[in-house]
Amino acid sequence: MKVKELATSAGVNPDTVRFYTREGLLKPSRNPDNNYQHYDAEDLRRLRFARKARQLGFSLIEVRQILDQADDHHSPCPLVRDVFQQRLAEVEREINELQKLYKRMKTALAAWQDMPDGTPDGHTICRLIEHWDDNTPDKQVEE
Amino acid sequence: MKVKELATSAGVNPDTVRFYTREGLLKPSRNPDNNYQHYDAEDLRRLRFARKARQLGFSLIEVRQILDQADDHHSPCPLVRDVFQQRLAEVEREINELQKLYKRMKTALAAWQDMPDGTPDGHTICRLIEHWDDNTPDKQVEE
DNA sequence: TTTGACCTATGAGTTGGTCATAGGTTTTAT
DNA sequence: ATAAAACCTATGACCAACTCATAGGTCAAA
Repeated sequence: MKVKELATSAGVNPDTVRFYTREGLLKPSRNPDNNYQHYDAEDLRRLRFARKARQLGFSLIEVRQILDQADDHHSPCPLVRDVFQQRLAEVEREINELQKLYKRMKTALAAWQDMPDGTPDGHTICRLIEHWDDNTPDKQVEE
Repeated sequence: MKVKELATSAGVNPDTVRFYTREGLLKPSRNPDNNYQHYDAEDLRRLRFARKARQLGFSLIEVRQILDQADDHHSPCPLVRDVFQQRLAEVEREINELQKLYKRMKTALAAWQDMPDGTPDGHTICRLIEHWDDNTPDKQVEE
């Protein structure tokens, strides 16, 4: 298979295939005649694996580690389980962060309902933002 | 004020102050003696404004637009309200995405409970991932 | 006077691709 | 046979919002 064939088989951009190849996730051989990359069924399996792993939250570096372990005939599953736990916790944190942001935004929006649009006067840029209380003090004064 | 003073007053990294200055959000004057940047109370106000806006989800580009409008003696508040609505919707989408990911991950984890850690056999890298059903087909076969 | 803390400008690194460039090859159509 | 379309190559820039590293200049205190 050439780049585009592999890409369409996995539903990705051909540039992604080239990128993954550069990054060492795919290991095609070369056609010496024209210097084209030649991908086989194994590469397709690796690419599909990589895409699924990405959807599950694995980073490219982690995916490469997993693939490398498998190449060394070690079961990557313990690594997969381990990284996965961490990623799950991280996703939980991200959701919490975003929900906090969402609440901050909603609160701000409600407070803005009855606020007029002031004109900048040299002291204030936009009260909507400046008079919004963020609960994240710049600094503790003591201790 | 010099860079570090301004930075500590606003609770940010001095490099962030330099970065915001390069990006045109802050407009310090120069000390001709030593070529140092000189920030005043207005810059502190702008910097605090920028940080609050960032916390509310505004991008740096949007913050700069808002500041520029204020510099032109136009009220930036309508722009603020407008961008804010879009950002709110975007944050909602992001939360939904992450929650979908979270559910996918939880489902996968549950399914993995009773699965053994296989060794790569040339057909399979790690069943944990490969046998996970993601509901996002590569391609529709028809239509 | 020397040390340390500060300042300058610039460029690289982060993440996961995507897009642009400039050129070589292969396939398809005329 | 030839020309255009479609593909391939490698490389580097670009996205966001910083942070950090480098190399060198300035300034305050001991």
